[in-house]
Amino acid sequence: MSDPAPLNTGVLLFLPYRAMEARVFAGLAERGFDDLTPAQARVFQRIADRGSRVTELAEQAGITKQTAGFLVDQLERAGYVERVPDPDDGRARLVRITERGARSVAASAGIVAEVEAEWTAHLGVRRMDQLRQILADLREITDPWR
Amino acid sequence: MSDPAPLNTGVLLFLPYRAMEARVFAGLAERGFDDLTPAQARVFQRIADRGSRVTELAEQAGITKQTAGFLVDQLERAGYVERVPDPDDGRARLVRITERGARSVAASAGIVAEVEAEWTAHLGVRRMDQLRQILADLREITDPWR
DNA sequence: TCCAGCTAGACAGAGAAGCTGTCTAATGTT
DNA sequence: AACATTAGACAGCTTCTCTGTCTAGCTGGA
Repeated sequence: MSDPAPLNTGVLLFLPYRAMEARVFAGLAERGFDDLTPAQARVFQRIADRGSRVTELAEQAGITKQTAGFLVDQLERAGYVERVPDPDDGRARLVRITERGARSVAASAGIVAEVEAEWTAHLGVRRMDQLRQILADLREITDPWR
Repeated sequence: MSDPAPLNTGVLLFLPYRAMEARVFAGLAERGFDDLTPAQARVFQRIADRGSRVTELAEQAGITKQTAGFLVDQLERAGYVERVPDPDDGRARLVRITERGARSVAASAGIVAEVEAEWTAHLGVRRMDQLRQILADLREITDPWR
């Protein structure tokens, strides 16, 4: 996290990540999803098809239950998710993606595909594949949640 | 930023970045630099040898001048940087790294090297080289500041 | 069966990090 | 000399995150 000349690998990873995130948010805003924040998206992204509990989302996103609850509140107010009682546990409630939420998921998938296509055009198919392969491999020793 | 099964390239980049950052901060804290926050580090990292202006730092870090000034205040209070008048411009002041700041830079460089060595051990020298090469190449279309 | 302990998640309060807007002093440009 | 621009400070606000505390509901052992 220090030297300027040969940029360290951490920074090198961060730059394209940031670029991707910025593109996705700009694209979502254009398509009418202009009320999503990055923090909300990080939680939203992890909601399972059958719905997820706030506690599960917190663990997977690496934040506290309180923070996750706060972000889910906002997502709920904006109409991206809804909370329903968990039939299996009276204490718990399931967070589920709404109609509007599903549309935003589809939109963001499209934007991601678009950016990835640009990267592939710049790098070439072979090197883009290598990149994904190597990153997937690196994940084994850098992803705390599997 | 959406599908769960084949993780998108953005998330794939983020995971090792986050791991690197966490390691550097943990390592710095162990070595007595426990009062640095990620946001401060992001600014600190960009200070040139001869000193930098707050406005320059803000641009390069992608934050506003106000936020940069706020973070430099904190770094100054913690003894990592000092502000001196800019001899070339009476309005400006140069932010420079102090003795303590320089020691933290050296420490973080060591930790980064250590993590990179682990990654190389996992991936192999050839693939680690490929990774850095591809990321450097990708930087051409994803780094807004050059 | 019932109580002890655990879990889900809400509420309160605080701090960090970012923003916009406004202001001043100094510099540059006609 | 007048005007526009720039550096950076101050004020006030929002967002995101934390710790701590609380209640309601679940669960397992005596």
